[in-house]
Amino acid sequence: MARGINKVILVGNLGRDPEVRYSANGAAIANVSIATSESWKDKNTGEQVEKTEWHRVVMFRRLAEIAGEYLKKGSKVYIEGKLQTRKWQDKEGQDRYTTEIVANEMQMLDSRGGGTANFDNNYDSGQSSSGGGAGSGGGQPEPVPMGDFDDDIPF
Amino acid sequence: MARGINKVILVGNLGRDPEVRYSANGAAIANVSIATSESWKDKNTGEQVEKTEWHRVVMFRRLAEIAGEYLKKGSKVYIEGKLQTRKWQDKEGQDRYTTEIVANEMQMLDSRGGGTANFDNNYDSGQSSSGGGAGSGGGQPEPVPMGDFDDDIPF
Amino acid sequence: MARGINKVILVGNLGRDPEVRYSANGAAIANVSIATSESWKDKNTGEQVEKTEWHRVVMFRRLAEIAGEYLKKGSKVYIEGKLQTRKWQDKEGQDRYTTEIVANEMQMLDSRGGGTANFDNNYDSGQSSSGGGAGSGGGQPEPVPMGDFDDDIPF
Amino acid sequence: MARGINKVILVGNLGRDPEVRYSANGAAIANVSIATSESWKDKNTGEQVEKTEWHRVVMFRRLAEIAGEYLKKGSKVYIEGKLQTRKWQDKEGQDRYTTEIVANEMQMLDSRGGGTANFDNNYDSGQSSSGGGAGSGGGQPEPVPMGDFDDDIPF
DNA sequence: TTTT
DNA sequence: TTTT
Repeated sequence: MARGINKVILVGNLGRDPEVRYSANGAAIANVSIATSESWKDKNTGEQVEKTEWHRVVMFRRLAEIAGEYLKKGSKVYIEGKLQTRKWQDKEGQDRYTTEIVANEMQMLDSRGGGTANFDNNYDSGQSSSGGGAGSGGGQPEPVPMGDFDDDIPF
Repeated sequence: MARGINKVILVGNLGRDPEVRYSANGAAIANVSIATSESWKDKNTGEQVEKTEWHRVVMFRRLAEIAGEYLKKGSKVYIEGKLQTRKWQDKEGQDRYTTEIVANEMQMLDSRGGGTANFDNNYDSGQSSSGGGAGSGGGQPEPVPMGDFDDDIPF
Repeated sequence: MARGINKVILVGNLGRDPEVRYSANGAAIANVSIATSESWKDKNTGEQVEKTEWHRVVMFRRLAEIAGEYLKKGSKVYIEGKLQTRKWQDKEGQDRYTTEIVANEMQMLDSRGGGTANFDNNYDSGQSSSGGGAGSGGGQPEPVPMGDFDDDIPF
Repeated sequence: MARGINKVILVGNLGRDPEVRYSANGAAIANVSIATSESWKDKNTGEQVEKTEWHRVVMFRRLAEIAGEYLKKGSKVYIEGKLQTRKWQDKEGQDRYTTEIVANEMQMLDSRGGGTANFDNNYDSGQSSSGGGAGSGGGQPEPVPMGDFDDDIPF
């Protein structure tokens, strides 16, 4: 159940290779850094300006494994997920907050990448994978050729 | 698995009560008509113009049951789903196409409504749920534990 | 121009009244705190758990004025915007980061609210609007004529 | 102004080259056919099944010109727009309805494509471009290299 | 057929 | 701090 909608959609490129680690129960967790950017001409100087936004994306379980296996620095991806702000303590013991996108869908957009991976990814400290959620099978995101699909366009 | 993203997000009002029927295997199917509208001042006449767009939304299984039970003419809802164009034959035997939004998430936005219903809904003509997809049919929308991250963010 | 997609969609309730202030050039800036929440039954204890996520939303210019005028604590809103992480220094001079949603569309979802406000909102520290982007600041959201397509769709 | 949200997000491939034509007032109109697909293993036969959905996308003005110039059969694109159902008469004089996505944002996702084109696109039968809307600016979507952006990731 |  |  949910009250409210909390949805993020990103299309961007990885700034570095995914970092994959494993939780106590063996579930993969991947951290991915994604860049989106905008550019415009500055009104005063007339110069072209570019601003890059970096997004901290976290994936769990099978989605994290797929990220670790198929994504790398420079990869272009579609990400769908939700915002989550975590509280943590820095070395001085002060409260700090970090906002991340918890991904529940990922799609590789590079030429020969392919396929969507769609799972329920949540912090899941201990009690196994999940249930009613979604998920399924996982499996390789087998690059489906889209070759000559122009045959049966119904319009 | 999916290649590509096919996503629709609607916030609008029901033009009439949902129509719920049942498939051979007992799964509920709801048809819902949702209006979204835009208005603007006509550049020439200076008059305020309004254009309403009607969306044909279809829901399956538990989501359809919830729609049938809680939604009615005038209800405001958030809908997330995918586009699907069905081919059918009219009485003259001619091919016709109808585009619908197959909902996979619905949220009632009226004051005393409440909560999201989130399922996988697919045409499901007999052979039960399907596969590669996600989901699972109906049942309570039991979400997934997310560990103990703090709730109280001070801003 | 943009490379990549950076999009956030929220439906939630304001945790408190909007805070509106004005920049040096007189443009309104509104800060809004929006809650979205999820609840589920804990697998171990069997208890119903709820987790609320708080989103820091910032609006500019006309959109900020509308927020200040029409929104209040408890208001339900639809927000569309983009993620932006700002760097700042705390009193110890340490770098801190805060992630916000910069709204470009807002829609009040309460019974007697109404209508969308749709603008381009960007940090705009002095040198006015910007360029490559779209929009332009404030003013009436005068939409665009769409020809005379029929309104009454019979389904 | 709008009451309601009517939003479509697509990532898919063009099934054929864009078809560009011009309205009486010289504004470009592009029709684009976009495929998204899903595949899953049939529960009964155990075979892998694939279902392709075709989306009829229409673009106007500068966005249409960019589509005509840069997109071709097979191109992968991100599209954002709204649903619109048009009524028309077939040769027998019968009412027919066609649902299209009217794009207001497009982004080429192929390796060396690049950049977003973001405009207001609406049917615009006669009275010229529009106003308060957004966009314009136009200009080439100049492929911005994203080379080695790993330097300044702040996390 | 909704909603403002 | 909201909402159910």
